[in-house]
Amino acid sequence: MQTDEIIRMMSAQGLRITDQRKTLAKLFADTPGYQSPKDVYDYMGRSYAGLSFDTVYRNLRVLDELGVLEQVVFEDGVKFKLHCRGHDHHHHMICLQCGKTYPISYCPMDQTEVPDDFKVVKHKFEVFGYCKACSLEEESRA
Amino acid sequence: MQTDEIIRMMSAQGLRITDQRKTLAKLFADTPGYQSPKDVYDYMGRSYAGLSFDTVYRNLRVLDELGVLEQVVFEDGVKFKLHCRGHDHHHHMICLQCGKTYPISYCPMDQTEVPDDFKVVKHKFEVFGYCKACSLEEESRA
DNA sequence: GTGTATGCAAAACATTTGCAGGATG
DNA sequence: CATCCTGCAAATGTTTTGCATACAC
Repeated sequence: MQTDEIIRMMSAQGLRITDQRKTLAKLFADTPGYQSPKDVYDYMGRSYAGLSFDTVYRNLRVLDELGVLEQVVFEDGVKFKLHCRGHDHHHHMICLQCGKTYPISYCPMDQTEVPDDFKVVKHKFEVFGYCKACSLEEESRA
Repeated sequence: MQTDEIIRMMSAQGLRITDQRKTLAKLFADTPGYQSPKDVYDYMGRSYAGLSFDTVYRNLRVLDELGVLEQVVFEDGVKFKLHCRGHDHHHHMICLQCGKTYPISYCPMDQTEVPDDFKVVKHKFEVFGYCKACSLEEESRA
């Protein structure tokens, strides 16, 4: 997704387009993987000397609520990426090194036998590992 | 699993059996679902007036490292339960209300097509919802 | 007795909130 | 020019650490 497309979405939702939000849009347009609040803060901090952490948190939360971003909880904390829109329901393979994600179209819920008396609300299926680039890097380090 | 069986495991690993750890063992022997550190603190606090939070955290961490407990990260924080031992690889249905878990023997990795260049390390498959008891309760509240 | 576990206090983080000034539409 | 957004500071919540005392072995 393009930076200005994201900005248009924010604008359409009634948000004001500040320089900070433009930078935020560019970050998520340019990076395919999950970003921690700290990653975002570091990236934005390069453009804004006086950036504060609460601005980062506030915007991440707002954009998550508006459905522009999606939030996922990992072992090492909360992370964000662009919300996958316009696609069918799917899951992800996630690189433990670079955070990049790859779609898995297969959904295990079809095959899962759920007892009648259990009311399913949601499910989570995630595969973790190392993508090609990061595997090679690790090999060369070893 | 029985309380004294857990205590025996702790003892076998070289841990000293304090009253706090006995209580901890009883808690996890008696409760089938996931417990947050706060749940554990509240439960143990009933027996020990001067209980401190760091004792809870320390013991949960130690028992997780020894493989007695297992730690899972949920949206609303870290939780613990007895490690499923002696069983084959499996996944869980988890009740969002009471935290009780039910095993799912089916593993989606068999059906998942993973590209050759992605090195899989681990995976997570969890189904969330409401168990029979909690569903009924919710209905009667509505 | 020796060494580990505990409780206390304080530190280290992560995240949220109140408020005044500044920028956006 | 009204309102939303930001930055600062401080509050809040969670988890960790250092240290002296107490307890298990």
